[in-house]
This record gives sequence, structure tokens and C-alpha cells, in this order.
Amino acid sequence: MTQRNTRQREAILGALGQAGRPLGPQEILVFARQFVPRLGIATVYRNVRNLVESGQIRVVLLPGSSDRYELAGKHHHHHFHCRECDGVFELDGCDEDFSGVTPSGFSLERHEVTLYGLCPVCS
Amino acid sequence: MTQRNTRQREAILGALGQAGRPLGPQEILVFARQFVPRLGIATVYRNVRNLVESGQIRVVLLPGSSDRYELAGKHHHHHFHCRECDGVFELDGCDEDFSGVTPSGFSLERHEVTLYGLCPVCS
DNA sequence: GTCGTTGCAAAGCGTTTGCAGCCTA
DNA sequence: TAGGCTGCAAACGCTTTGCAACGAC
Repeated sequence: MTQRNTRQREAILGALGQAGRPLGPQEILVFARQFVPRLGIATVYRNVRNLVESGQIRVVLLPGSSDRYELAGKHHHHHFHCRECDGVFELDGCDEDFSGVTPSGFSLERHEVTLYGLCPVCS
Repeated sequence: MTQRNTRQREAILGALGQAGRPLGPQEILVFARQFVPRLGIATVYRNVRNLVESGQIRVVLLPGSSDRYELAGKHHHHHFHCRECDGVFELDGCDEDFSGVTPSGFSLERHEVTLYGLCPVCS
């Protein structure tokens, strides 16, 4: 019933903290294997789901790309997605207001903004 | 070499025109089978790719959801994604400028904005 | 000791590819 | 008639699930 602390779960949280940017399951696996070499991909998927449900990490939804994950507790922000290396980078807080473009009848609850282009390394 | 006109391709374009909203591959298959009953899903995928490359249809990228497609030739716009019925609706043109939130070193090429909430029917 | 967790392998599922026959130009 | 296009089935890549052993509490 209760969530237990395992080396694997610590390694996954450590990977996300160390990376400092949203990671996909495969990226998490590579990072976290520094701490737990025999870590399996299924364990990554299972822990990621549990950590999202328990609110410790957050899902980063990207248009046209699979989900990434980042540590929870950050301010509202969006991401920059590099079309060359597929890396995702955090942007500073968002101050946009989209209530003006919401047609009448629709009830706006949240929004996602993703910028595309080249990151500094790929430029 | 040259793209040929087939019943299947016409059926797919017809489906997108008839629907009036972005459709996924499976949705396209259902709509287009009204015109070509034995249409296969592989043909949908192949034609969708060709039509995107030839500029006749456009990919609609949605965070956390698989790609949809719409007829090309529309003005730059974004979409509203209903969390209840999963329907996607077109919004009026976008006049946002995100160059201000792009960190130095990054080269901004395009952006995606998706609004979430409830559509008029689900409200 | 209990039972949540793990690694491995198999199963799922949406998308792509190989192939022989079909059909457009 | 050439060669792009089609339907079918197999292959693929990513994610989930089944299972027996493991280990946190």
C-alpha cells in the first residue's frame, strides 16, 4: 500500500535532479544507471507513473513528441524543444493570457505553449 | 515519381473536408471508408505522409495526444482541446510573439499553443 | 514475515515496411 | 506498359503486464 524507498526510485529522482531538464523514460534509464547499473526500463516506467501520481514529479506534455518528466514544485512555465537534438529546455515563467482568444461558450482551464527551433549547442 | 490521383487519396481528403475538424489516422479510416470500404490503415498512413509532404494537409500536433491532420491553406492558428470529449477545435488566428521569452542562444522557429478546458457541448 | 518492488521476457498497441498484384497516366 | 499505389500481413519501437525472486519496513 505505502510507497517504499528503493535505490531505483532514488536513482530516478536523482537523474531528474541532475539533468535539470525534462527527461523521457529512455533518458532517465541512461542517467539513473549511473547509480543502479542493472536498472530495467519497466522499473523506470512503473516508478515514473507512481511518482506522478504521488505528485513528486510532473508530466511534460509536448506536441508531436512523447512525454517527458521533471521534478515537481516548480513555477508555471513552458518549454523549448530543439528540432535537432530533440532536447527539451525549461523557459522562464509564463505571463501570457489566452482568455482573449477563447471563443465564447468554451471554458478555458489551462494552456500549453511550446517553442521550437535550435538550442545553443545545435545552432 | 509523380503523385497520382486515386480513389483512396480522394476519400481521405474528402474525409478531412467533411469532418471540418482535425482527425487522427483511425478517424480518417472510418470517415473515408464511406467512400472506399476496403481502405486499409496502411494506405491512410502512407497517404497522410504524402499529403503532408506535398503540402495538401497539415499536421496538428497536440501535447499528450497523437497527431491529427487538417486540410492545408488555413491561416496560422491554434487549437482548443476539450478534456471531456477529446475533440479538437480551431481557434482564431494567433498574434502572440514569443521572441521575448526565448533565452539567448536559442533560435526560435515556430511555436505551438494549445488551450484546454471544456467545449460548449461539454460545459 | 509481509507485500511492495524489481528484472526479465512476453504481450500489447499504434505505426511502418515488404511484397505481389492493381491501376493511373 | 511503367511504375506509383493498394491491401494484407509481418515487422518495429515503445509501453505495459505476468511472474518468480528480492528487499524495505
